Amino acid sequence: MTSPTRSRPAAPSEVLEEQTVVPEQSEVWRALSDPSRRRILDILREAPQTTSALCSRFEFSRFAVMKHLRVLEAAGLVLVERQGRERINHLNPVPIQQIYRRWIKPFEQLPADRLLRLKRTVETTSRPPA
Amino acid sequence: MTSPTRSRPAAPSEVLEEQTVVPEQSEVWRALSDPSRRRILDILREAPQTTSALCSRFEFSRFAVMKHLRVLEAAGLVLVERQGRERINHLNPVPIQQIYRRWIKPFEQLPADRLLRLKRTVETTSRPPA
DNA sequence: TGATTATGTGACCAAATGGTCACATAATCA
DNA sequence: TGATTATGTGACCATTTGGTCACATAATCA
Repeated sequence: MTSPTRSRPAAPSEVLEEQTVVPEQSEVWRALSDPSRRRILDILREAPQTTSALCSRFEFSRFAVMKHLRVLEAAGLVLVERQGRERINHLNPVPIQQIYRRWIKPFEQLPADRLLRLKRTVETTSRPPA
Repeated sequence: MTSPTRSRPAAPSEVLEEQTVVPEQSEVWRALSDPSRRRILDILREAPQTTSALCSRFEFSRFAVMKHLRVLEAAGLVLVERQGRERINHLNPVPIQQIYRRWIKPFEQLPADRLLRLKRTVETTSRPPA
């Protein structure tokens, strides 16, 4: 085994911060990184769906959808309710909110002046040396 | 595939507001899906860094860092300022804010009662059938 | 009961991804 | 000028990933 990078044991020194965070936020990121999975979440946002109902809205196979669902479930983004032989997939927005707290919010608090300076310098520098 | 996305002409257009869709929000998601890249962004949030300064904070090679930077740049998450032979990498929070508007915010507006129902049913169903 | 339908599991494959290296270019300093 | 340092490019490789399929199990319906 030679991929210690994926399961980095901690790296807490850097990643730490205002954490508190989820067991593995990486899973949430990974789940969200795929367009099909984001589409699934969008559909699930309208209303919960059985797996096959979900499949009917995709062009690829049911198995692909199931795989995506498993990833989403592992990330906690989809909660599964069993009803007889049916599997009803619900959207769970909580992990996304955690992402927000850990990531989006801090970035919104970036001092505005730094951003402005940045924008200026970038514009200046990206101008062709004429 | 020859990634035409890379040579985005301007950037100021995106730095603007939440306007008209990002070129490809997929790129932002992909960029954010990797732990190393998120770490880079975290570092950049403290202060802009030259590439080599950035490298010194990672265990893997400079080339890997550069690749990550390129992905981040393509997603608009990192803006590059040239200063002599140095390349100073700045964090650009705008794409993350767009992600927020497109994704997090709508999910926060999910009707609370649906969530509650969901939670109840999940708890009920996941209980062993006694 | 048997047929049908909904979901789950395992093997498999092509493409993308994260990492490596060697080499090239360009700016700075003595 | 030459040496050093910062960054860029291309080839390469192992692993992961998104997709396929065949087959298995379980619940519903006639």
